[in-house]
Amino acid sequence: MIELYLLEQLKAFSRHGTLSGAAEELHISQPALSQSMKKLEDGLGVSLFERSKNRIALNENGILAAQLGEKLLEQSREMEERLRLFDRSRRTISLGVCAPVPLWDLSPLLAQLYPQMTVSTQMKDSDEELIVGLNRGVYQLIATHSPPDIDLYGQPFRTERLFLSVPLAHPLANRKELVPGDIDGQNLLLYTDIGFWHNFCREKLPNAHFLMMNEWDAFGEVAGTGAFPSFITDAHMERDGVPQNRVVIPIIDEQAEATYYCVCRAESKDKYRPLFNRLKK
Amino acid sequence: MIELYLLEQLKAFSRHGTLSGAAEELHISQPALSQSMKKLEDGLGVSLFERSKNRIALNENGILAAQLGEKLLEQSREMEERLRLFDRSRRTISLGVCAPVPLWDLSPLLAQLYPQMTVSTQMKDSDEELIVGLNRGVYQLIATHSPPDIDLYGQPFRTERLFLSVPLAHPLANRKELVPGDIDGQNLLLYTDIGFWHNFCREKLPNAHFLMMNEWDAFGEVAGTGAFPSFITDAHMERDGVPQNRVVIPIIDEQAEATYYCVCRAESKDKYRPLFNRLKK
DNA sequence: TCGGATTACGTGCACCGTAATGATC
DNA sequence: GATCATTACGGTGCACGTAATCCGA
Repeated sequence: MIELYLLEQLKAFSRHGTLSGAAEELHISQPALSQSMKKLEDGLGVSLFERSKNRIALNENGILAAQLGEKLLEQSREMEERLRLFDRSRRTISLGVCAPVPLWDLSPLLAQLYPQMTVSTQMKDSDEELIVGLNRGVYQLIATHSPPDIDLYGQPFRTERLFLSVPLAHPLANRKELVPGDIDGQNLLLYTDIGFWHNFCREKLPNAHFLMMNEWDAFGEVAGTGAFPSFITDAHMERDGVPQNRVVIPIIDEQAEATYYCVCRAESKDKYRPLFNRLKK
Repeated sequence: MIELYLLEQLKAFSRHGTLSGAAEELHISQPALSQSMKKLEDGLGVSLFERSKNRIALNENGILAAQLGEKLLEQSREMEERLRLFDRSRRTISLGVCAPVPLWDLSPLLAQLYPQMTVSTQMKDSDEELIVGLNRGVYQLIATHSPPDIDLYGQPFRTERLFLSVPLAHPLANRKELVPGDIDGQNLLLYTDIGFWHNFCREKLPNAHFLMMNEWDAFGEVAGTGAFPSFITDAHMERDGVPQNRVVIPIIDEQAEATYYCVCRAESKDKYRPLFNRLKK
C-alpha cells in the first residue's frame, strides 16, 4: 500500500522540478527525497522519472501520478475536514434566534440540560432564514416569532411587548400609548443586535433616524440618561427593572408584540424533549 | 497528515468489532493495533471509540471515519490501478485483428520496429468491434478486412482467398471451382480461431456441420489426412506449401476473398509511419 | 477462568541526515 | 566551481512485539 506522505513529496517535486528544491520545501534532505521517490516507484511498480546523470524529471507516468496523487491528497484532506466538522456538530448545539430575548431562556436551559454540549448561537432577522438553516442542519434548534410549519416541531415559550422609553421632558412623555406613526420621523436610539425587530423599524418607521449602538452597556447608559427616546420591552424591564427618570409608553401595533417559539426538526423532538418540558413551565 | 495504513487498520476493526480479531487479520499484535487506533484519533483530533474497561467500539465519529476511510482506500487502490494500467499501455501495443493471417505480417514487423514495446493481440469476428475498440483506446492498431473510415488512417497490405481442401476420393474432388451452395450441408472440419471467416460460415453455409478444433497442430493433422473437407487459403499455402493428397478448389464468392487493412487513429499516423512504410512493400 | 483492552518496555527497521562521489553546466 | 543527483553509512524515531495488568462475562 502506498502512503500519502510519498504523494505529498511527489507533489512537491512536481512543483519544483528538482529534488533539491522540493527537499528544501519539505524540510528534508535531498538524499532522503531521492530515496522516497525510489520507494514510491518501487511501491507502485511503475517508473515515474526520466533520470540522466544529474538530472531527474517526471515521465508520462510521473505526470499522471502527480495529478492523481494530488487528487487523492485533496480527498484525504476533505475527509479529515468532514470528520472534524461532524465531531464538532456532535458536541455543539447550534441555536438560531430571531431576537436576543429568547436566548435568556434557552441559553441557561441548554447549558443545564446538556452540560457536555457547547452552545453556539446566531441571530437572524428573518424566520425564513432560520427555518432554512434548521432544515439544512445548520441549526439544531431555532427560536422564531412565528409558529412552526407542520413538518417541524415546536412550542411557544415567551412573549415580548415593545414600549418606547422617553425622557420626562420629552414631548411624548404625557402620552398613554403610541402608534408607530407617532414615532416615525423622530431621532431614536437603537441597539444593533435586535434580530427581527429591525423589520418593525424598517416597515413601520421608514422615516425615523436611528442612532445605532453595538455595545450593550454603552447603549444602556445612554438609553437610561440621554435625551433620545429608545425602545424597551417588558422582558427587559422584568429582568433589569423599570428605568428611572423615564416614561415608558406601550406601542400599539400588531408587530409590537411577539410570541417566541422554540423549534426543532420533527425527528429531533425526542432528543430535545427535556428542553421542551422545561419550557412549558 | 493521516496515513493510509491506519485507515486500513480502522477498516479491519470496523469489520470485526474487536481489536483482537482485527489484529489477527492484520497479522499484528493487539497492543500494536490499540496504539494505532489511539494514534489515528490523535492525528484526526477526534475521538473515534467508546471505551469501557475491556470493551471498545466505534462511536458515531468512528462509524463515519470507517466509511470515509474505506472510500479513500478504494480511491487509492483505483489510483494505483490506473497508474499501472497507464504504464502498461505506454509500453504495449494492443493489436486487434479480424483474422489470424494479418498477424503473420504485423507481429514480426511490430516486434522489429518497436523492440521495447510488447505486443498484445486480440481477435474479433467483426470489424465494427475493432473500430470501436480503436476509438476507445482499447487498441492502438487494428487489422480489418474493410477500408477505414475517413476519420481513421490505414492502408491495405495483404489479400487472402478461400479454397476448399478435399481428399482425392471426395465427391467434389473433380470440381474446378465451387460456390457456397456446393458446400452447404456437408460435414466440414473447421479451426476455431478464424476471426471474421466465421461470418462467411454463418451466412453462406447455414446448413453445414462443423467439426470445430481449437488446437492448430491437431487441426493441421486431421485436415491433411482425414476424410473431411476443410478450408484453406492461398496465404496458408504460400507459407506451408500445398497439402499432399488433397484437391484444393477455389471458392467463388465475393466474401471468399478478403483484403486486409492496417488501421490506426488519425492522430497516431506519425507514430506508426515506419510500420506503414514497411507494409507498402 | 478466559477473552479482551490497556500499560509498560524493549527492539528492529525504515526513514532521515551527513558525508562523499559523480556528472553536467 | 556551482548545482544537482546518487551512493554509502550511521543514527533515531516509531511501529510493532512481548510481557504484565486489569476488567468483565
